[in-house]
Amino acid sequence: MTSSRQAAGSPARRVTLADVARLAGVSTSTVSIAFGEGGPVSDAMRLRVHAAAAELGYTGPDPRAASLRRGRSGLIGVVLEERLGEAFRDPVRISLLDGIAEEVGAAGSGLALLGDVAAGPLSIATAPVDAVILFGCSTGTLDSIEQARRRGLPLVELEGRVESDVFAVDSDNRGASRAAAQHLYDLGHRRVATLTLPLDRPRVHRALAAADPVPGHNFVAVERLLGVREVFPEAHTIVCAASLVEEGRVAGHELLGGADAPRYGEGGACAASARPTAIIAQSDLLALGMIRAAGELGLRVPADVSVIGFDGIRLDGLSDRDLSTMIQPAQEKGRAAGRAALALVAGEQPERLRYHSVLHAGDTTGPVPDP
Amino acid sequence: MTSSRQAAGSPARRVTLADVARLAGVSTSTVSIAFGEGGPVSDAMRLRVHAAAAELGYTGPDPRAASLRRGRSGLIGVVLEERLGEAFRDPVRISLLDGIAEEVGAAGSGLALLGDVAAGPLSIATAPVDAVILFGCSTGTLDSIEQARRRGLPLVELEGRVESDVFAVDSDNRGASRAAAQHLYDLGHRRVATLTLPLDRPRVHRALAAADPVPGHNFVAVERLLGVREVFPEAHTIVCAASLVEEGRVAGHELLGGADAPRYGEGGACAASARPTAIIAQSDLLALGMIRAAGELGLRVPADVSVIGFDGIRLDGLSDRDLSTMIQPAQEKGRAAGRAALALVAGEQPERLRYHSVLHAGDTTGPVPDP
DNA sequence: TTTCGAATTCGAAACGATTCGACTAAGCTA
DNA sequence: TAGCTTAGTCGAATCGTTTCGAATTCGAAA
Repeated sequence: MTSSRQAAGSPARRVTLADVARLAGVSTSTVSIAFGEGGPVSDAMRLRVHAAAAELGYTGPDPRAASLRRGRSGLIGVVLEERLGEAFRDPVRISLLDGIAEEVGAAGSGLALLGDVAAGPLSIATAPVDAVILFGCSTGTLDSIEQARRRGLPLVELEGRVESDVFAVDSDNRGASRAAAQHLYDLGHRRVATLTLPLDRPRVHRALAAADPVPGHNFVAVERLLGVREVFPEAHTIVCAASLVEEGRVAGHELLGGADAPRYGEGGACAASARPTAIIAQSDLLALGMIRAAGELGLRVPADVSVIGFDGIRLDGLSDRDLSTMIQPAQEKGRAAGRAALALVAGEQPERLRYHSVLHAGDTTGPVPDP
Repeated sequence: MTSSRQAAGSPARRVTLADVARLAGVSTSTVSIAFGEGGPVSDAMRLRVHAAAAELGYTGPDPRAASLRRGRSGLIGVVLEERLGEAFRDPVRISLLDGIAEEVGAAGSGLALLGDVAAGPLSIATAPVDAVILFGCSTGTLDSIEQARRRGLPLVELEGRVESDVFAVDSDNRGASRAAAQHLYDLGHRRVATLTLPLDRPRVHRALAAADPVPGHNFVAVERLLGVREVFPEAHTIVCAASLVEEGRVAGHELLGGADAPRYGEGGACAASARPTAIIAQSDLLALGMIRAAGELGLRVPADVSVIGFDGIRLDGLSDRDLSTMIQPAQEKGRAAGRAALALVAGEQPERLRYHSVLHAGDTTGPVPDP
């Protein structure tokens, strides 16, 4: 019902800045300036130009042409290595992204979602982006780094490998994890198990012997595991296939339900002497699943078993418990990454940033139960 | 530790296709073709060109220049009107986006996250995108539509207003909602309440009298509410402020806890005669919150109260119940929107698509309890 | 009236690729 | 061997802006 221009047949060449200039009787440079922010133009001229533009239905410079000329597209690429539906299931990822978007948006740029290098034809190699932010916590980041390097794209790595020479924003994952473990140690716990984020591709749920060297490209998960082992070298480890409540729940049944627990959900914890008295989960979602499992097995948290998570993300639907966890400033980290990307585009050289997580002792951890 | 070109001081003009052509001793057109997919070039030539490119460190055509010349950027804009952190908290949104990304990615294009028109400087008005997909289920879509129109950008509306003349992919929300209501009616329920998604900005949690006209720009929420009223004109309505478990839980306490329930979480449902025997929630998250609330109040689902949701999204952490709900093909809808956007870019004129949701009768709805 | 600046406006050269018709050289047929 | 087809390759013309130094205008100071 609203106006609809160019309805009928003509191929209708797009209106360009030059057309506007012609109609207004000025040069293209003037029109260009008139459409910019703070160029040297008289108000009268600006008005005239905009009038002409309105008459022709010109809505402003073509972003494609502008980005060629400027050498910038105003887009920051964000590399997701999983499919969207998976990547966005992780609340930490969302917070990071939210922080990035906030900072990048405020600067007048936008976000482009990029796939794995191998994935779609639109990847780091071919996307019109000015810089790239990638999540080092995912496996197989190295190709992406290499690609960005080749193209000369500024690169920011979120949660990257410590030894990386790429500009990075990360956390002291090992230290934070150690702190979580220490918290439990101080409460008297000695028999502790830990749940990790996926360590490697393919992502499978499996146990890891305490003696096993830590495998995996997921640097975050590896560091956190190492942190735990610094306090509890013998900690029994279950590698989860994803950061999901359900994964934590399954692991919970494995750890708390006893070796012979035939099927989950039928209650009946294993003997107290064989059971860990505390669990360190590498994410709040995993911790939540663990708490659910404990409940299903008739165990009280923290009376029978303590559970501590990691992230400190406010989880919708977890209103009843105050989860003990390591709170990390995810959104702030995202913002920092965004700022860094913009700075790199502007030619500055920001310095590597490292954030720290703080222990939040909630009501899901408590003293070790009497034997 | 890896190779690092152009380390030292020179401004180092970027290598262009022309440089490669010069070194290889061929024309730029040939180089361009050699870097394309299936152009007419001999294998020998392609090899020669790529060798020259490698020697110069040329990694392929500059996307910015290519998109100017081609008139396409290979990016599809997705308009999010909330901040990312909020938008991505909704699993349906994520599924839709996932579907879009799948289809768009497969075609070699990418996704650009765009803000509200008013929001950042990078909006529909200035982003280098070939088409725009917007979520009509959010309020204030009209500006975005107008902007896209002005720029002549192809536009796809997901869950748009039915009377819209924009190409749209949507659901029969009213019909599906009616079906959910009918399901409860058939089970004998007559005293029914309903929880809606946010109807309008600002988003506030509030009750809505049955007689009230339905306000709001959120077309999806409005339609679903109208569907319920077709079966239960008297249904008590609570407008939720977001699609969150917590919102559903609060509403649950309001509806089931009795008017005088002083504080939530202290148990004690109101008299059975005053309480609705069934609740229709406009999302699974809300339904889940409602079930939690019922549990906290000592009510059994569905023995004391039936709950049906909407969406049919697999929710992590809801392993114990089989939620009754209207399953909508969210991801498929996303894919359809993606395909439509691509088709529009290609100059085709796809036809409006409407999907249907199917009732899943799980174990959270049952016959009305004896009075 | 002439001169000097400040304030604008103009011209023209990039930016880096794609594309299309024209042109060249083989490969075949008669 | 002349004529015709086909596969490759080349030139040149855009694509629509931005930008930068040069040119112009206008008012005020001398």
